[in-house]
Amino acid sequence: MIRLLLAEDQSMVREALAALLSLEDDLDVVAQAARGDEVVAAAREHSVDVALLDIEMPGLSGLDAAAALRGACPGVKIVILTTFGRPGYLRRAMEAGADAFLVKDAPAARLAEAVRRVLRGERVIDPVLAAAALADGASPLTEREREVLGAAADGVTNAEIADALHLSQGTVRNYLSLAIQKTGARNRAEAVRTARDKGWL
Amino acid sequence: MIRLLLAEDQSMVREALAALLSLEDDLDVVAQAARGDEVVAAAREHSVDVALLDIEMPGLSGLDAAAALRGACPGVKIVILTTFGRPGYLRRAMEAGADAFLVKDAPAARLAEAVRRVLRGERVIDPVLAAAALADGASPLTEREREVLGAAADGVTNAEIADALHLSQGTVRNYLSLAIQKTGARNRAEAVRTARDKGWL
DNA sequence: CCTCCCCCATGACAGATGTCACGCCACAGT
DNA sequence: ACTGTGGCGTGACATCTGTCATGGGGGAGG
Repeated sequence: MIRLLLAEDQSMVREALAALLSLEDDLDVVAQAARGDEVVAAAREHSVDVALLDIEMPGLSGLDAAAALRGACPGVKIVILTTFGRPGYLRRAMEAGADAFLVKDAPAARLAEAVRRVLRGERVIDPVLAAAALADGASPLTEREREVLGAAADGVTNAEIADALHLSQGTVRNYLSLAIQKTGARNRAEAVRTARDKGWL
Repeated sequence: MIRLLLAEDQSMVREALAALLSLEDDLDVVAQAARGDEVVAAAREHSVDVALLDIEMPGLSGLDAAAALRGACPGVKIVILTTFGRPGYLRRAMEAGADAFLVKDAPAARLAEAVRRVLRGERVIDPVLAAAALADGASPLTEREREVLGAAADGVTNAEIADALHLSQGTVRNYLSLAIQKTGARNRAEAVRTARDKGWL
């Protein structure tokens, strides 16, 4: 039996996926987690073979959880499962040591298939997404620009960002200006959106 | 046997929920839809008893699909199933004639339970959400304000909004200013966010 | 009829935002 | 030692945004 850990914050989806996977004879969901920061402990306690991780989770994102798990339990295979097929997510998932990357739009049969394939040592990635990730390339933003742009979400004002990051307002404006140029956007809101899409945030 | 229609755009989630529901002896998922505009036809063709509708779907939102279904097949019970427990969603769901409103955060057992209860003529609503929806009340925005605020999402500039809606820039500014006041926000981005949260958009 | 309210518009003004030029410091590479 | 790059800051400037006052037109309701 293949022992699975399932991490996903929405209980209904998590339990539904567990029901789906349990229909397979060779799969057994032995642990569930509703938060990213529960993943490593759960994986250790139940000695799982494969971890299925959602990205959008409270506590710790699935990507960060993947990196932590890769460090703590190198033998565990990691499958990232996400709503959003953003190229940047894929890239960061690979950097975090994931073995497979699936979007929830894909047919359910892919899930069990992916679990079996990663256990055979294969990597499972949507070729279209892989191409997009390579085309976008790495983030052109410096660490500070990324930080400032991230803090600029949802109508936060320059003064608030400056205060939160202990910078001067002018510096915040400069970083935002650079980020806007590098993303090819016309203002902060657009810059935030495209940076998020490309996974630069 | 209770005949179910399941509408949800993410295949993996949809099929997983179908697997979950099939574990119940008295439930039978006889139809699935990946788009909101497929709902009415599917419900008619398979003569379903209960329709489970996700809100975020391409083609037609689950809320609009609910209204259409209520008109076309008045006997079919409607359960709204959504990721976001926004008070405005709940209010609009009730206006569209929904019998139950569930968030995906709730435990999976609630789903089958809700199906059985709506068939007994009951309404199933989270009391906390219901209170929040009543507290928020109806939208204070006029039709034009709603339109302009909706067009202001994601870094679109005043000039572009004016152009798209065939208004002058000053008028757009005025409407946005009113919308910002009414939402209690401090700028357009925040106004868009809170209006969305309250379901005023 | 008169009064609201909504629609649309203009003009003026303060403040926020985006851009640019320029400076300082630290650190890494050549 | 010199140069490049990134972090941090200032000042100046043009533009965009948000607010307010004010106006005309139309429809709904007292």
